[in-house]
Amino acid sequence: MSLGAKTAKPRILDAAATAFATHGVDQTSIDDIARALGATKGKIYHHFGSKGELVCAIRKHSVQLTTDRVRPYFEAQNPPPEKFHAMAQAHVIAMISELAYHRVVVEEMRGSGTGRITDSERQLRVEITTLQSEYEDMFRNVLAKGISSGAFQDQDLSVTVRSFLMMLHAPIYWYKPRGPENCQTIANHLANMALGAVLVTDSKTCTVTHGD
Amino acid sequence: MSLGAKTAKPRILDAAATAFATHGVDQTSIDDIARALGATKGKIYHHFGSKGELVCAIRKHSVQLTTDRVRPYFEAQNPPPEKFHAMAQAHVIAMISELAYHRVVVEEMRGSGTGRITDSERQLRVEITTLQSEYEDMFRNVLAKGISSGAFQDQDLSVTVRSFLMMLHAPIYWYKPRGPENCQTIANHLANMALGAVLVTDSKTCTVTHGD
DNA sequence: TTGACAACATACCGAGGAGTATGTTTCATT
DNA sequence: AATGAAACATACTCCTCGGTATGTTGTCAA
Repeated sequence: MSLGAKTAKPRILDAAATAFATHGVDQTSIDDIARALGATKGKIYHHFGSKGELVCAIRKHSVQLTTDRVRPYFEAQNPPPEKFHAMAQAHVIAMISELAYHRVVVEEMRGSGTGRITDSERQLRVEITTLQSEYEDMFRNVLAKGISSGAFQDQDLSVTVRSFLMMLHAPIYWYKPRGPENCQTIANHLANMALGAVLVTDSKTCTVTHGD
Repeated sequence: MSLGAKTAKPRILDAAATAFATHGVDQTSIDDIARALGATKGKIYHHFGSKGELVCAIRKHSVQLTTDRVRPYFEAQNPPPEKFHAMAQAHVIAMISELAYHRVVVEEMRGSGTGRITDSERQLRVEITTLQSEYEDMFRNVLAKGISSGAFQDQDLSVTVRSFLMMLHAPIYWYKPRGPENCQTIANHLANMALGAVLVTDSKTCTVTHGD
């Protein structure tokens, strides 16, 4: 496969991701995607078994893209705060850079998609779950190190990871490209917030409101 | 309208919110909701003009519920950090307490729902947007005060608000009721993270990665 | 008692869309 | 040239689901 000239499959993925991200998965028909490609359903169903498989392929690609951008900073030898900040920043840049793909993932975060799923789709779902776990483990690892060193707050890891990752996903909903330096600014802004969210603070303002 | 005994309309809203939150809006048919109510479509379409109106009613109710829980802490006379923490905590408790309603809102955050929308739905959409803006303005206000007093970081307000609100929405995706004290713990955890995200930090670790 | 209207249930329509079956073209292989 | 398979296009099928039109029951006022 030569670089530069995309083959049919990635082109389909791009068109599907864009359409899904714009109008939502359920509101986008296979014919819509085909039309965007200047083709027909036949092309899509020749490369993908079902609509669900198409969505899964997009999700998998999203996770891989994000992992590729973040892992280098995870493997670098830095103290937890610096490492965490760099990873968070890379995550945001990933979100912004391939917005369509990641938007589909977030939309599908609630769980089940279509009712009936094929076998190969089931297979893909497992792979995706594994990849996502491995990705989150990188952040879990950094946080654990930071807690041990006393730099980070000692609170439930699962809750912490899922929470600030959610915050780093935020640009998906409102980002509009306005120049390259804007991207860096936002990424740094969010990375700072994420770091502040996990760092230990001197002011212990832990007031508790009444229950429900 | 007597308290305690719910009339038909709120009961429909509850059933719809639960179904929408569980299987997604598009994957839930009106017949599904009617079945959950032990009734038929006729009942639902007698009280709501369309599926879109039903979704809008849920969204509006969600915003109102959240506002009702947060506003008291906004109107209290406290310094920005304490006030912010209390508001954030109330927000999380709201998310957890009426999970189904808020989950629907987050799912619809991408924008347009069904293609065709009625007039009364258009009306509802405007009201919802207004209510949401007013809600966000409370946080915007506290943040502005905190920035002036030097307690909070001076960064883009819109980005900041949307980002930590996103983080406070996180429980929607993974919260499973395990007791009342658990709810308080999570709310306090997230409120602490949100506060840390906006407070000024002594360590200025603003490393910048390479662009794209 | 009788209208009249609210509050539903029942039966039906029509559009849209996922998936399929089959035809057609291109291209490498022998 | 003949063959076969990959890579599509075309033309269907079938079913779900939103919406509607109409029938039925209870209730309340005059």
